[in-house]
Amino acid sequence: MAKTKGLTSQQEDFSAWYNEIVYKADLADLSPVRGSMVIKPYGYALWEHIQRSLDDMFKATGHDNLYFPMLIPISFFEREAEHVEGFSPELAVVTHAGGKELEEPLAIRPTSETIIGEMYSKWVQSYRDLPLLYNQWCNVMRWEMRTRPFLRTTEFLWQEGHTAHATAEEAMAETTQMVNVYADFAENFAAIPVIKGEKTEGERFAGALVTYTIEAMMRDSKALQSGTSHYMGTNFSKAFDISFNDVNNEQAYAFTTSWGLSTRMIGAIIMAHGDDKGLIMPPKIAPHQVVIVPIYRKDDQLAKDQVMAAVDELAGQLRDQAVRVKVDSRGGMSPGWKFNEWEQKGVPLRLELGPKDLEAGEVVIANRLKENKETVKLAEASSVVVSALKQFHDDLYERARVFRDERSFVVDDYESFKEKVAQGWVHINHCGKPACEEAIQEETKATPRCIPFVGPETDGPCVRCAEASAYPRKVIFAKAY
RNA sequence: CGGGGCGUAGCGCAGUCUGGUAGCGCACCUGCUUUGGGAGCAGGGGGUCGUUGGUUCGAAUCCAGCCGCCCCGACCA
Repeated sequence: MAKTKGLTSQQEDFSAWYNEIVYKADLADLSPVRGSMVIKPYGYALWEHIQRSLDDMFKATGHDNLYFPMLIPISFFEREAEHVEGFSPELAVVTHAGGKELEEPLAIRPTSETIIGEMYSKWVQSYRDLPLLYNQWCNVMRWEMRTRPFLRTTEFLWQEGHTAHATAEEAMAETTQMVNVYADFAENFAAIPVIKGEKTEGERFAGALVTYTIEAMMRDSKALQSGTSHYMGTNFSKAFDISFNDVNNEQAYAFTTSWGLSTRMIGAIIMAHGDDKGLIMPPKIAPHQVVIVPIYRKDDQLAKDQVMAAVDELAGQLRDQAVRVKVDSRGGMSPGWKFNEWEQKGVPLRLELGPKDLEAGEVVIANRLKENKETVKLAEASSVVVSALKQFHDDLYERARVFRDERSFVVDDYESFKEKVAQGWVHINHCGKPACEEAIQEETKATPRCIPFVGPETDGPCVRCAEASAYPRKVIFAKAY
């Protein structure tokens, strides 16, 4: 019995814990095709809340949504040298359709820079056509060697923003703005503290001049890149001829950006917040912020009616306060069973309401994070819940921040680095040379996560090879997903 | 692509070494009793044992091939 209902503890085997909770919390199920998964209603509801929150932020920063097709002529990938090198190995390609072999094979998009570049070249003639500030929500496919639910699936959902600008300054400002939007979302909606920074040359997006990232720490102290924003310079506009006449009637190439955040964010939420009991959902994007479990005896119809009436009344009050409430009125399972199930699914607050409470005019509030129960007057319940949800977000964020900061280190010598990088994130002076990064990875499994926008300043030569440091700030190294 | 593991009921597994009526737990269905932290009893339904071929009177079990999936690495959001 314990075997089938129990969850492997994080300490015992974090990876097994992760795999189990994905299925047990009913977020996703394996599909018949290797590396792809079905996102089930509970997981998809979380994604919908992520989408809604982010989409509002995109609109607020002047972007419009549109949609490009999934199939891209394979030759498009050969137009940008780094891009083809970066993506060719993982392309899935359609060679037959309509019962015939196609003249030119069609790639299933791994990302849409190429087809968007092709179309933007038609849409941009004058500096007056700029900027183009567009985003699309779509699926993409990358045939990765090894897959993991939400973290790396062959097909995944994301949004990709693609903008074109008349000047480099404007495009860089866009790139910075969007990494800030991602950090804002991660911290203020997903309750995940992130480090904003720039990727080193070796970790950059294929075809980008600058890649900004948000990095989050998971509860096994590994890092997860959770959103990226790229400045392409004129790499893609030259490859796809996105050119225009500027104010002086001179021919110029547009400066482009792209930025994306994917269903991997769900993996981040699972691993940044979850514990041995299961998920802990950040309230602002939780599918259910509150679950109400009515308690009654089946043979006592009067009590049941009274309890259900009170539950419906309370649920109505909460909905009036824009709280997302689930009333679990399923029959045939004990309250204890429901308590455990909703804890595993990470619902922030659970309200228990039975005859005893009703008699006292009270309701029990159980907090998934504090793991305590308190009793409040029914009349005050909805206002208590509203403020408890706010507090829950702050507590969840703070818990993750403390966890990360306790596992972040600044060191000056390579021996200390090797010791500390096994425990978390380490800031070091770094030369930025790809060969040195590779050597560090070989010796420690750690990779450069980013050069943080804010962080300890460089104060000496590279910790590993003693060559001159390449960046003004120390580079964060960590084991990563 | 390297290493490891596994394919038997919806899920998790035993049975395979040593060939001989297809098993267990959970889930599911029915009934009764239960219901404030994963309920109990009784009855019941569900299987071409991944696949192809071979050995044998007889194969989940032995032999050969094939396929698939999972996990750990290298690669990546």
